[in-house]
Amino acid sequence: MLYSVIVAVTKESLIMKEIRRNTKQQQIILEELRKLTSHPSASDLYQIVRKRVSRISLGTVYRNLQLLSKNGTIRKLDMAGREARFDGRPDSHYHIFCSKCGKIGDLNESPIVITGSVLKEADGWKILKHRIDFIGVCPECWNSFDTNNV
Amino acid sequence: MLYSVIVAVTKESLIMKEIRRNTKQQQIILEELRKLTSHPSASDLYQIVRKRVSRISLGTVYRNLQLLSKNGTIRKLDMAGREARFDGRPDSHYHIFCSKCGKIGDLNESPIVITGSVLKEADGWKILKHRIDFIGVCPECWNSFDTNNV
DNA sequence: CTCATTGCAAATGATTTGCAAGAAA
DNA sequence: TTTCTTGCAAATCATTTGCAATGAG
Repeated sequence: MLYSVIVAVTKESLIMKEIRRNTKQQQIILEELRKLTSHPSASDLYQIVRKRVSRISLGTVYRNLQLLSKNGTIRKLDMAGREARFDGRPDSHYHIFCSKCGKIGDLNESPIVITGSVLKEADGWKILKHRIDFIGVCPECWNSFDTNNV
Repeated sequence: MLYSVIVAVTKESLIMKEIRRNTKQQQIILEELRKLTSHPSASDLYQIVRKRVSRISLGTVYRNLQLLSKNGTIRKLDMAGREARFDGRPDSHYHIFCSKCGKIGDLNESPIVITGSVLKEADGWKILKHRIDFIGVCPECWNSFDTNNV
């Protein structure tokens, strides 16, 4: 039997949070993701987790990352380019993408302050939430300009 | 010979804007994209452009969309995992994604006011720009809740 | 026991690429 | 004429899925 808990009821639908079986694979995937601040892709994580669960398959990594991000335990980062990247940090924070090397960083200071009335509606759309990302140059890439370029 | 124009010189690199051959294919792809507010995918656009250039290939559509978005003529909207969508509107504006049907809308009113000092640097990163997207429910989906659901 | 989850491999979907022929400049 | 661009098909890359075997509860 599949147990479920109702987390919230909206006009749109019931949002369920599934309580799943606690597998060694899922536990280790989450554990390894939480050790990293590098926002790894599914296959990065596969390579890492493989060292602890040698027979794990890439499909299992994908399945678990999907489930974990659906229930809000981890975050899937969009706009990461080709492959999705994952963030094990549960707290809300901004991300910055290095336009030179593609690295993704967590921003601890808030570079933008949002004030003013945040509308609930615009052009007929109901606004549920918003997302802010930054694009910039990481410290390493910036330093290499200084030393190697003009 | 490939002509190039230097658009800007940054510490990082020369940013070139290529002046390319003016092909019928590119012209029509851009024309059709600009007729739409639906933010079509490459293959949506391929189906449309096909009606005017019957022998065009999907590869050509991809190649031109890539070139046009690289030089800033159009905008590529990417959400990790899903297929990229394109926006022919050249002016800066926000996008909102319908969490029910996936539709993408342009926001004409600014739902968020950004104030406060916008930092140039955070956690050692140089910030070049930022991006804000909204997630919500489009007018059509919202109306169908009212009439079809409790 | 049950049935969700796994490993494996094959399937899918989106995007890219090699190459010879075609078309701008 | 030169060489960028196209059409076509095959290749690649990320992700998903079917299925029989496995393992958590």
